[in-house]
Amino acid sequence: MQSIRELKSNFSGPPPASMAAGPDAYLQGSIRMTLEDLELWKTFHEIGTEMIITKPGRRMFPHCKVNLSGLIQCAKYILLVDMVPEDGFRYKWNKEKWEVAGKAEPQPPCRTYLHPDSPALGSHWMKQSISFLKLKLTNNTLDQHGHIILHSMHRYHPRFHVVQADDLFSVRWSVFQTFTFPETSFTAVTAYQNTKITKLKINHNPFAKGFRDEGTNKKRRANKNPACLEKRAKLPGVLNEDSKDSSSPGFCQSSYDGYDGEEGRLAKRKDEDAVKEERYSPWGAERQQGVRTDSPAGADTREIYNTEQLVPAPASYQPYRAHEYGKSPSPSSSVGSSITGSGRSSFESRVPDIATDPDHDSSKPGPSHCGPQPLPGPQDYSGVLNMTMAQAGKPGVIGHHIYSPYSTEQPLGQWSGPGPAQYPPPHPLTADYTTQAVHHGYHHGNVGEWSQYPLFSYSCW
DNA sequence: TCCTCTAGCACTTTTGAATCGT
DNA sequence: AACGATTCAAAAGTGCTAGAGG
Repeated sequence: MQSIRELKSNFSGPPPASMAAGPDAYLQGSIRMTLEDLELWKTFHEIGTEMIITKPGRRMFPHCKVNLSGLIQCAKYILLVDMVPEDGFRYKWNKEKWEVAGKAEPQPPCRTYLHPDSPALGSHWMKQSISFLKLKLTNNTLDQHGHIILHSMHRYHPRFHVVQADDLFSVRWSVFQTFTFPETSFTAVTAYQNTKITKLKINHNPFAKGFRDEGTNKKRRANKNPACLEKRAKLPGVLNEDSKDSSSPGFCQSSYDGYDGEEGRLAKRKDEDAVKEERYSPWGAERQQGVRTDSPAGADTREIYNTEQLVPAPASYQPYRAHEYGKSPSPSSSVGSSITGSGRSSFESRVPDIATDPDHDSSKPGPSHCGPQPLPGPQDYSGVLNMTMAQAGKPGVIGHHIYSPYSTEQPLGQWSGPGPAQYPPPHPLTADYTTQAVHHGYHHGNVGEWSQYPLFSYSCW
């Protein structure tokens, strides 16, 4: 695995200020990524998003859906998503709230989900929403399907990488930009802990319609075993708390009013957010108890995101902060400044695109990609990068492997990374890049943060 | 005993092949 | 023969539940 230090030399040192401001011919406006369904994400985030992980793999809900702008129309890009641990802790659900339950388990093999359209022209990415619907999460460390492997009862958030690269083989030498959205952080679970989350999922996920009260599944609900209900009644935070959901004290004072008419309340809640920012995270209760101060449980989620080092943390996954900020903007205020017309979360990067990389042949994105050249159909590299094993044998799927100088054996299709011990420790370079990222002094709003660094300083390769 | 995880269930949506009509 | 619309079954995606296992 190539160290960050090595990459640094290839990258000619810290990101020069000129990269941001230099009169490069390919200095494009800015890459902007916005999160769709922001309100929905926020609704979940207020309560404390949980994502089910299963052995065969489970989709996320809400699923990640973003919009991109500011790309070079005729240059090719690759979009990637990976999951980053929020901190170095394991959590447990106890009495209506999440509590730290110990140190995190060793990080499972790192995997990155490649958007199946990758690589595609900038125009392709910008003409429509980019959905990561088929991204799946698993807790099976031996997973052969290329799903993203997570630990249950640990917190993560997705990172979106935009890489300007003609193909997957050149990704390695490419510079990419990374975006994160605070609203998308979640706790991986094998079974829902918070009934409010369950209800939200049922209410919003079409596949769960059958569990809605007004749905057709009355028979099933009517047949619930009374004994079972009684048993579950003894458990805190389980189903039968429906009646007290909206009034349960000490639970982040959620604005969740129960799930009747939930959708209709979204707009209303949006306004309320502007006032009650402290309830924005269900981790607030823990903060009050002083359980922990440098985990999300103990710190304002906003702050975490505004100070977080986007370069992967060391094995312990302690948030590595190269830069300390003052109190980050309140969710409400920053929301207002970052929500686009459609109410999306967004973050705008103003770093020049990869074309400004001195080592990058800036002439390449030129005519060779532009002009009458038809937009290539989505090249299904999913068989290579993500759905590897599952699809490798299918017709029409490119079945080659990606070359890896670090492992001639391992099919890089899985983007599997080294064991946790191989994660690089905090490195000056990472700090450099973070500094670079934050030195632009953007108003990050409440949502996105980006960084730009040589690809796969992370563990995937 | 508690907590976490898993398998099977009933339900829904999605997908793709087959059929039909123009 | 080609194309589009419709139908239908299979596949896939949900949360629920009981029970296993550490």
